[in-house]
Amino acid sequence: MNRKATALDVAKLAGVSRSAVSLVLNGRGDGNVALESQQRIREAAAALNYSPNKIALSLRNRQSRIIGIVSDQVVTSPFDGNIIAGADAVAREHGFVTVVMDTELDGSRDEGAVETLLDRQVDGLMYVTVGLRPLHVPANMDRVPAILANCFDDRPEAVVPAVIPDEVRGGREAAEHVMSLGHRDIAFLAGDSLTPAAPRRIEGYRSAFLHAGLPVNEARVLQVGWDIDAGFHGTMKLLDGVEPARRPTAILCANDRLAIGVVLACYRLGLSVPQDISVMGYDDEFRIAKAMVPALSTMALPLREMGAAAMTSLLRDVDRQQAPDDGGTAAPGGKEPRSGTSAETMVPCRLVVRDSTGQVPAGR
Amino acid sequence: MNRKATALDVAKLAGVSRSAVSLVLNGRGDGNVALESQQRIREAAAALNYSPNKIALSLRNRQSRIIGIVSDQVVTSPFDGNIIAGADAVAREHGFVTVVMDTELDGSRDEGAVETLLDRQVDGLMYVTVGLRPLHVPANMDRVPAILANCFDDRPEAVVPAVIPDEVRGGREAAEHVMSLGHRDIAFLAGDSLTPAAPRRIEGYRSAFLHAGLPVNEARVLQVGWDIDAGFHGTMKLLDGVEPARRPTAILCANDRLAIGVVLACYRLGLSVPQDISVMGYDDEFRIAKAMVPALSTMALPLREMGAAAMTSLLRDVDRQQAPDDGGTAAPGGKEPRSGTSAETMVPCRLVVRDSTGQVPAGR
DNA sequence: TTGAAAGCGATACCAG
DNA sequence: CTGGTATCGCTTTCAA
Repeated sequence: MNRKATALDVAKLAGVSRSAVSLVLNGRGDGNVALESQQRIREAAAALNYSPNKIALSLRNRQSRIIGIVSDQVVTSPFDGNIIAGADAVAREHGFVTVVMDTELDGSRDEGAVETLLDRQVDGLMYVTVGLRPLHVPANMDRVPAILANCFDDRPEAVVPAVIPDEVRGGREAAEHVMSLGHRDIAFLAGDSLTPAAPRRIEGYRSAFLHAGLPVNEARVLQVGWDIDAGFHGTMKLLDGVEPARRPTAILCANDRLAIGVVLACYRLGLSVPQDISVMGYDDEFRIAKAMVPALSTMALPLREMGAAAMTSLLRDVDRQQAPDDGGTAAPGGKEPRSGTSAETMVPCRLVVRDSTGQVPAGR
Repeated sequence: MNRKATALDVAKLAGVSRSAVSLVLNGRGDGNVALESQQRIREAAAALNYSPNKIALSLRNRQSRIIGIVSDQVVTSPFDGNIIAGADAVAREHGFVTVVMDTELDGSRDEGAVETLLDRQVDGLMYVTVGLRPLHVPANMDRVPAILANCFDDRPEAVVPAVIPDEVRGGREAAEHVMSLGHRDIAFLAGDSLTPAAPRRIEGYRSAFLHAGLPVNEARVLQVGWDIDAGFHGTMKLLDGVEPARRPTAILCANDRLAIGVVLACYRLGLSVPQDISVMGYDDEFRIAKAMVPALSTMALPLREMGAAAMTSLLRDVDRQQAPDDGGTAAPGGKEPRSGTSAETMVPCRLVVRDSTGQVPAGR
């Protein structure tokens, strides 16, 4: 429990000066410090279990190698934690550490979180949300390099770059998957329109019909909510007391929990999945989609990839800002702050086919 | 994007020395600095939007006001995030910030995480796990005040204190709940014995029978796993093709996902919940238990409370260590390092009654 | 009442 | 090749 060894301790033990210690331990010893001294220094460092005090380093280098992450409720809720995991993995690879502040959906805490993080001299800032949504970027967030993950700058000029999933394409590919199994009467249970995720997935669903030259039956799109019970009751509305020939043959859901409700309702009505009706989830929620009975076909959100992509891009900006301008600055065209990259990076979702989708029943 | 203002900037603007700024801004101005100067200093600070550089503070005070949290997979998985949320809330109240490192279940990364955190000069360390389990405490973790949440020191001497849920009592109260509804033939679907959570819950289940003066039917305890499909197949084994009078009337599950599987199986068999059979979950998983059809009766894990309790205790130790010994040290009895507290703090679970449990069917 | 100076731990420059 | 010294931003003595 005794205090850690400092460079001075090492120097004393090795009988040299602090500077020598610094040089040797940073690989700049050769040609500067006598080999014999180097040896002694290394031994002393090992003996004392020396490692430099990162706080002192931060002060001196004016960079903390800390990335601040503000989350709206990623920590508290069971969702989207993999965005942070992906981001953190990349940060760690680069010798950065992340500190996460969760506002638990209290928007008034945004600025405070950013302020706290800035006081801690973070080198960069990331904002992560549960579910795709527009973000009112907190003040001062742009004082250091910043990026958004799973949300996007709500200002028309979109100052802060963002990494988001390609929900439109996800919705479309989900629909195309069941179409490829022969389904034509396909319902969509779709969360709500409070966040852009559901509307975008619906847009993809519509575009699948358009591309297939099929009409879209708007009555098949139900914005019911996001939870199990919503899926259950939505399905009851779609199927209960409806003659078989007029039932949809497939139900697409805006997330996996809705799909649980759908299957629950099907079983209650004595229907089999996927023999009588095909069901698809969305998200590929850990320990849910794969473990369902039947295992859910779903559209996996690329959470880890999003986090990793966001952090990669952020660290590039951090480097760029800290390195004094070199080389290419004389390029014609001038100032471009973000080197021509679009402000929004789209990451594709991934179709996962399991057991809840099957061929359309004969005669439909 | 320009660098933040320093105390020197404030001093210059106010026409005083750095020391005066420091004094005033830390409330020690009265009696040391002229009121007029104080006013000017405060104005200057506000004008420059000054706030002290925490890194410099940390270096000077030899304390970072950072608590390091090592998690085995709390960040990555959808579970138990509320432990961290609870811990973080308490930390924030006390002006601390937490930095979380997730090892993603790779035990070999434990020591590295602790090392990294220690290099960052954290004032304290917490280890958080998904699901109760014994922990092989990483080396060096005891170089600063430390605590475990949802896990416990696997060494017989139990050096590091821990905060864990009272699983035995939880299991017992779950069983007592359905007993109070008249059930006597109660099955338990129980995860596995790889972690102590399921065995302890089973132990509670048994003790409920003992206290009620009823025999325990060991054939009713099935260690099937933790996921939806395990619940489904376990239930099938219990109910499918079994004559009604020989079926259990209630099924207790070691978590809420198992309960989903149970209900799924019941529906498939044409059984109603809770009319034909009562089902109970465990955990009160967010967006699952409450949203199920029917809404699940369950035993809520006190995650937030555990995190908060662990952090409260940890910060007390941090304070104690940093404050030089004052007053009471002369108390008789001497050294006691942990002021007599037991190393393991148990937090009770909370019974949540919803719609999946009901009176035992007539005649059973 | 105020300002000057010392140190927290590490690095990098620059004389020696 | 080496060791002294300034610096990062802040607090806290200590003299004036």
